[in-house]
Amino acid sequence: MPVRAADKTPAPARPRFVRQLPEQRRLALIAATIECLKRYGHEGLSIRTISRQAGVSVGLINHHFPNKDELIAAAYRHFNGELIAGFQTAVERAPDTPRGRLHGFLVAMFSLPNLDQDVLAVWVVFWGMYRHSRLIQRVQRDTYQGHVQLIRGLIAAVLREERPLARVDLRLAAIGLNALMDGLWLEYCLEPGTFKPAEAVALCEGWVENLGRDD
Amino acid sequence: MPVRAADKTPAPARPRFVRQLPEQRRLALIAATIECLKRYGHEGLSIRTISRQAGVSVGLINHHFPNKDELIAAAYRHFNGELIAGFQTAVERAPDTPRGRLHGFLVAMFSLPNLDQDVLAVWVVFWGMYRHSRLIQRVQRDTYQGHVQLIRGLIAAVLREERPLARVDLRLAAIGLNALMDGLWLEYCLEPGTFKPAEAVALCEGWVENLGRDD
DNA sequence: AACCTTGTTGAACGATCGTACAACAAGGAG
DNA sequence: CTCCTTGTTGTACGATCGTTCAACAAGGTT
Repeated sequence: MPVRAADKTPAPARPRFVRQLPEQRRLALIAATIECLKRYGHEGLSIRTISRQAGVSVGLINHHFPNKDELIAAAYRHFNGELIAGFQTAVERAPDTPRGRLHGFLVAMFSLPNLDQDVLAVWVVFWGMYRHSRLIQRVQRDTYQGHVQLIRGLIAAVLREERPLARVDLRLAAIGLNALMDGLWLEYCLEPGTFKPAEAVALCEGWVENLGRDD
Repeated sequence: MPVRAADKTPAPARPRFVRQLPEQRRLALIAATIECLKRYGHEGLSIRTISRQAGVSVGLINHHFPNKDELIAAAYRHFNGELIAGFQTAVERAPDTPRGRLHGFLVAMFSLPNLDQDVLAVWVVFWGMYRHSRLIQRVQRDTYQGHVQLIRGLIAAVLREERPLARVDLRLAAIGLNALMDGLWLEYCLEPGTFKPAEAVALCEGWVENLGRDD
């Protein structure tokens, strides 16, 4: 607009930064941390890389988090929360039968956004910290039970309805299914060419299928 | 000995270092690298930490390896080789039946020295490098096939002998057993309290047991 | 319009990183 | 014993790391 262009008043020099509520900024920093982990793995975990990703100065991180480890732990907690929430909505949207819910869960497990090399990169970094970081251990302990209970519930529902006669060690069944899923997921992320996601779902369902059989 | 103590000749001043053949020194540096990975994880992967572990100066590493990445890749190759060799001797020492060999393999998988948090720490670091390091990718490609073929051979022998009638997708069976093993191994290393190694072996054998059944 | 709170910036610090390189010395050859 | 090869040392360098902190300024309050 010519009028604006001819205006003598200097451009309002839009603010060099925008203040945000601490909660919003914390979330943005957490999101930037996870994004850096996905892109660069362990090497992306530097204050400077994260702050650049968030479009923010280096000093701001230590204003919202006491130190780097606390930021990472917060990112881990957020990451776990999003994951479990995604699985739960997948289960809720599935057909309301035991098999339907299990199938919905497995499909969510073996499709985007979960079945992704980027997601593996994030997990790998957190696994590497597990032994030496008390913060990470704490988050793991807070989160892991929910995951196991979800799987155990799905299996229990299938067994209760379809194989009331067979004696099944529910604990071992859940451990086994969990391991089979994690192993397939890990192998696919490391080498996506060896099998298809649908085959992974079928393998897991076959496992549950064979649970009640006598050996 | 007083004679020695009274001797006027200065102590022979034992050598400040001992020269070694390049091959020996390379092996020692590789061993030190793996030891550092086991103890300190990703943070142990510094030239100074490794050289201290090997009882050697910082400069020596770059005399035997062009750079740090090549040392790590060499360590990865060595680590993989030792692992597969251990499994193979376990299989050879087992009773000479298909089931016996599979059992021997599984027991080796779920016992020391393989079933160890330290070993997981090593794997985690290598997995984290897989995406961004061509050297690691190359070692992985060179090594992985041998592992898969070993497992496939064990399953095929069991099936050939005991279930010649059933139609089994050998490829999917090997993928599934591999995933189940890796998942159980991973879970045990992360949280050793949830089940016993013998239960893991039993779960894997149960998987093979159910392979030939009609669904 | 002046003021105040506080989210935000960016330079600075000491530590540690991987690598390079000149000097050293162990140990066999002559 | 002297010489020579080369495995070995340790300092030095530039880069990057996490953290600190004084100064700045955005944006609501008075």
